[in-house]
Amino acid sequence: MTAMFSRVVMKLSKLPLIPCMPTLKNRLKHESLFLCYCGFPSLIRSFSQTPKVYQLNKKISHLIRSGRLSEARDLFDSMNERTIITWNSMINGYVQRREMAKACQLFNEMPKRDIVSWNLMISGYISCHVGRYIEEGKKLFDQMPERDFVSWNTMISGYAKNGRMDEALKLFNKMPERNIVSWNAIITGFLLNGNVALAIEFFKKMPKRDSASLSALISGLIQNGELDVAARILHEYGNIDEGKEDLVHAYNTLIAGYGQKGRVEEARHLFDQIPNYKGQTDVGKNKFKRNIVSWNSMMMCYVKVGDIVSARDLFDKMIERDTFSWNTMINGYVQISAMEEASTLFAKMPNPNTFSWNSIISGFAQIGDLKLAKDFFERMPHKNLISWNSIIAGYEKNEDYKGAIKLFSRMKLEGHRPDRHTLSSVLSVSTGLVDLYLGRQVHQLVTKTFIPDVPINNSLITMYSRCGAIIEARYIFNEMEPKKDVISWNAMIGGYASHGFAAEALELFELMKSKVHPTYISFISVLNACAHVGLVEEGKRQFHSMINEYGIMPRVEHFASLVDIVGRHGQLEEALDLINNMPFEPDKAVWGALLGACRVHNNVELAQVAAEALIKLEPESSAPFVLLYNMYADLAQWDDAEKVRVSMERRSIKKQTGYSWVDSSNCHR
DNA sequence: GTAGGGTTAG
Repeated sequence: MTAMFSRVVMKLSKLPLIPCMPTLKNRLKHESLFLCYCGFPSLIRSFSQTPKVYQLNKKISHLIRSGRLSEARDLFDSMNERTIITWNSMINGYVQRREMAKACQLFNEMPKRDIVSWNLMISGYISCHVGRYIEEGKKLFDQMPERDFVSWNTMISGYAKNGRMDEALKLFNKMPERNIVSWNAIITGFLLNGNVALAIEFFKKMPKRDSASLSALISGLIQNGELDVAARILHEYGNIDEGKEDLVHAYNTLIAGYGQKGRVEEARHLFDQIPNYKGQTDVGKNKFKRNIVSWNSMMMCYVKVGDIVSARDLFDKMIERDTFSWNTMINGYVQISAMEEASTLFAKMPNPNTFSWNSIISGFAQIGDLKLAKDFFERMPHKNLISWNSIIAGYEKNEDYKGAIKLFSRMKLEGHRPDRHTLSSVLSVSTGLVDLYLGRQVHQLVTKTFIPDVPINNSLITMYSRCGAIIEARYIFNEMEPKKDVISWNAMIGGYASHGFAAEALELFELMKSKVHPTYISFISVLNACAHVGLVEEGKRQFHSMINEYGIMPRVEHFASLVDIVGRHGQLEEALDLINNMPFEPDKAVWGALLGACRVHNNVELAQVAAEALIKLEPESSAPFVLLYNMYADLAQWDDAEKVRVSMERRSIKKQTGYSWVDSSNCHR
């Protein structure tokens, strides 16, 4: 009874003051209002306010809604007549901004409070999402003279969202009467805490459900990875034929859920089940119809699987589009790199927001057009952290390390705090520059800013080992226990291999095989390690084990290593055999390995073959000429040496200092 | 659209 009555009051309180009652309908309204006044003195006060106060209250709430809190406070202070709603609105303003001290001050100052005042304060404390504040909320809840559904439900959802389901359930069981919102709060709580089974049990047990119950369950199930369960629930409880309930939320959620998993056909099936009404704006009371979110979600599904044609088809068919629709479409083009279409759409789009600008920037960065990326970056009106991260990552990926560093300093100067994405890029910059000093600084910044996750730790390992600080790399690797992925192992083994610690690389590789499945990259490092210390048989064994035991097809890098291994051991004919029989066109690493081996074993004939192949692949490189020249000089074949020098001069190639094939061929990643 | 609770795409 109380529940029904309070619902009536809620409805009526939305009605404006009625100056006269010419119609029967209005008279009924008035009489019901009168009834309510009798039971709820606070409502009499609310409704007996003068039109002036009503207007000013409205103004305050409007100011708060548009984020102009201080203006609202000025207006509040200037009012000489205030109602409870005036106070409550102002308190609400502070509660929204989580300024609980100010809210609390007003709450204490106000001459009379009603249930809403208390509820506002409770919800403020709850939303702070800090453990001790929830207790402040509970204190108020216990103190308040009377409670309604909102009081109970606020408190329940507060506990549920803080993972304290025991307390939430205690209140749920204690409350005199429960409504749909109480049940929804409990179900959401279970889902937040990963208790799928109880969430479903409560959902089935609740006496009455609404579309929010279904939406909450569906989205929670998807967040718990239970996509198929969610689909079954929707099938069972989402009665399309009724058409009264606003099912489109639940449908949209599931469409997006399928999209995340790339199950685009199932998403489309759902999308097609939602009535479209082909552009009719007024389809009566039927709320179950496609809305802009349905279209956007379906588009996202197509974008996700790279089906840009279908996405565009939907985009073109949409009767109205919002910023989200445009961004999804632009992002779709960005993801398949086709940038012309993306920038055309961007130019056509009515109100590009920061998200749109960021998409365009990272798109141009992706295709290596740093100039355009930077252009857009400088022109955009509001740069956020993602904008900075996109442009810095773009510079890093395109190996403009100095540019990346410059942007990073500027970003800090302009008052943006780097996050893990920023620092990951700057870490890669340190690796690219082989700048241990910078790398250490970034490492410190990482430690200060957040707890490093697996990808960041992997970048740290790579940075330290690439900079030669192998002990520090190993330290990070050990600290990661037990959270390592295959990249961590590859980074560490690669670090050992490239610095000649073959024994350590092989030992770690044996350990790796007992924990995770190696990848082709692991084998590049292992072969590399074998090459370094001349482990010929071990190298061959690993090469065959990769193919036969791990089913990994050898790539040109593996062949380059193998050529290096056998060639250095003096088996130059076998090395040449390998090159002639490998299933790829040999690249510069392969010929470089052979040339290096020829130099070691003074095989000038074969060296000539390798050098010629290299010159064909890289006509502007001086390395093969220099190596060949040195070989002839060593053998005192001065005529041949002179020929090489002349030929090099004819091609106007200058000797690059500090460059040698023997070194570079050992530096595979 | 004068104040408070549960749900929806990035």
